[in-house]
Amino acid sequence: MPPARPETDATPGPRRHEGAVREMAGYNLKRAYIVLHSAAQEAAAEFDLRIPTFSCLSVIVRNPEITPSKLAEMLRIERSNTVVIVDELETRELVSRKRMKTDRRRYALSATVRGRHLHDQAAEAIAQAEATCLTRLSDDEQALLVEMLNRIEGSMTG
Amino acid sequence: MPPARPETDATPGPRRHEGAVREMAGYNLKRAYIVLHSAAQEAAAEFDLRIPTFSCLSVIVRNPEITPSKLAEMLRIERSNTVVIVDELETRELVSRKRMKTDRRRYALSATVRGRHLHDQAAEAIAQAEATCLTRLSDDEQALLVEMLNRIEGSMTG
DNA sequence: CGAATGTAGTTATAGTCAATAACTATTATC
DNA sequence: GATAATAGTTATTGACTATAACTACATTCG
Repeated sequence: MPPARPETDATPGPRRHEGAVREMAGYNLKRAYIVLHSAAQEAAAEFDLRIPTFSCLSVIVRNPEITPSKLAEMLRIERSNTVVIVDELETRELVSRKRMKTDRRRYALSATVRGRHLHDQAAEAIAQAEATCLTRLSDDEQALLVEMLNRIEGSMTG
Repeated sequence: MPPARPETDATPGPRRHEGAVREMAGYNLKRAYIVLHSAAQEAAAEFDLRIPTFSCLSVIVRNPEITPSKLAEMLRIERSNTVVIVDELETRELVSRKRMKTDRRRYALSATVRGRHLHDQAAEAIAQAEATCLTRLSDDEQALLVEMLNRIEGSMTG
């Protein structure tokens, strides 16, 4: 990378240039992420869900009897952070905690009927909110984007 | 979106499926972002910089005499949050704060020679760290990715 | 068996980042 | 000249993540 100098071209007025960050993939990723996240957050809020809460519910719906440890591993969050979220989901009767008989250290998490209904409604709303952010991308481009993002994610973890 | 049901296919063993989140663009964006951000963070840490601090420095280097308000606007952060960052940059003598004579409410922020040097070194290191995360994407793909991310960002703000 | 080790869940705590409101000083408006 | 607007600051809050230490239970192995 060549040294960054104040750009001394004779453009009149205070034309501003973002720094080296603007060319960095991570920075662009973050800004796009904020747009999508805000939209999703707003949609989820109508169901009194925050994004991490919805994500946990979503994984539990598709994986009945999942343990908190496995849930944490799949969402790449710390086990300790699942506790508060599952607490809330249980209090709202969206998810049930059941001691496992084979290993009494573990809990089996399953979504209740109410949990599944709320999940499906929220998932629909969030998907629509995201679609609004992606109107400038064709279907093919959206698919390619997700595929490339997964390649980036996979580049580190395997 | 069709209702999410526990997938009852007869696959043996505890094969797990992530929930609806896995198909959501925002979720994939986040996971890829975390990979890139972690790598960048690690690289920046060698220069005692955190990412927001580096970003501010980067913008100031390219925009001598920029005001904190303009800096906040460009990075889409709150003005109040620039204060602590600029404080640190000033203490480390990477950036100077100068009262403007035309408007004594404003400060003009400029990078010092030391600030520019540190910036260039850090930018180089961060770019290399990012490159490691992007090895699975061709140059064309990387360019396309950034371009698509900018289209997403632009879909809301203009 | 039973002591040592490991694992699952939990609790408490701290750090990072973003956002808000309220304040001071200065400038612009009418 | 009074009022409103702007720039920077301060203090505080909240969301999310990460770490360490704790308990209860299970496994390993002498």
